[in-house]
Amino acid sequence: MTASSKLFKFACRKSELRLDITLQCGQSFRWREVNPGEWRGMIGNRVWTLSQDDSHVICQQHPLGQDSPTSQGGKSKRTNSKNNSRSHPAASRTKANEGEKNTETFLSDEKTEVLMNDYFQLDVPLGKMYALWSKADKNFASVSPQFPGVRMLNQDPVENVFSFICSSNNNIQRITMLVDRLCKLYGSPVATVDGTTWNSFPRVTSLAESGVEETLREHGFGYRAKFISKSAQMIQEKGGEEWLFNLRTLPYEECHAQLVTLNGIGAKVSDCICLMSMGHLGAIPVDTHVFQIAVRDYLPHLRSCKTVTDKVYKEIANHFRQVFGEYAGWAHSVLFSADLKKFDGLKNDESEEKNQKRKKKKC
DNA sequence: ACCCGACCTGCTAT
DNA sequence: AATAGCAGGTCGG
Repeated sequence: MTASSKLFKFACRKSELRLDITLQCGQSFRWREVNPGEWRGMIGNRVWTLSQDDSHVICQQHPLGQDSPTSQGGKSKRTNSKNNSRSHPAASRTKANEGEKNTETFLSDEKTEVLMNDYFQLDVPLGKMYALWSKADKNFASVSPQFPGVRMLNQDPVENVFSFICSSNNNIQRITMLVDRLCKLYGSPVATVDGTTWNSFPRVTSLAESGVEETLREHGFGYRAKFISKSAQMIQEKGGEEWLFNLRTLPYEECHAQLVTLNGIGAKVSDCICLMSMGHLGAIPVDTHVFQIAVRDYLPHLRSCKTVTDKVYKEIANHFRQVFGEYAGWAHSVLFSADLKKFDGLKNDESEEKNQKRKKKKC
């Protein structure tokens, strides 16, 4: 019934990529499970529905624009047509999309493959890395079998920066809600799928306009409204999105230092951005979870610390880098995912059996 | 260099 | 039913 869409399928085992964990572990906030095992979101300014079986990932590409030509009559509150003047930053950044024009109805199979390869960083041999990390660390060895295929996504820096400004002192559910709201308010419509319109992530220029802070406060962003508005303006002053993209060329420490100059970006958020969109695979974002993991499983002497000071932060990050090496940020993400309550269901340990026994007793 | 309180909001546990 | 506690923190003092 839906308008035509294009399918592409590539070989990939779940030990190399688990969509459910990778897309919902809090690195990107733009993916939705539209049906069991079916994930919809945007890569390179196009809407995709992804699913997988034991040996393949299936990519359904949705056409740009409306999926039902008759249902045009929306009163779009905002007129952000100027936002369409430029292709998606992630797309413009990657070799995969050089020369791509958004007017093409569908990306070719060849380009799709390169795009997926780039977004999921499939050149990184995750299975082998898990083996190395397991060898290096007993705790990883015991936890990771329940959480295979957790990959870092190669994300768009603009989306990454503003999404993680929203993340401070907040939970994944509400971060997701705020990011969605940001796109509705300041992004522009890209495609409508099953009656739902998907908007691009806002341009920095849109977020730097006057009145943004007030609007965002009205929409529940709280104190993050000022951070978003101010950081967007600061980025504009420094040279706009180009400045942000060029941070990728800097070494880790310099890149981290530049990001921290933005309002609302401290050490932790800066490390998220370094890891997820700047290509620094050893960056370790130390948040409450990672601190607790560190105290529980690695550095018990830090238990007495009330707050994560700069010194403690560095000690934890350095410890993870020492244990896991160059790709420590990736390993950290596996441990982080294993610590999320939302993934408790993936742990098939005794507690599940106990629960079932309890149920039986009740019956 | 370190520590502290304040900060928006909405879900959870008690 | 009301209220403290917490969530992928950051800032200014």
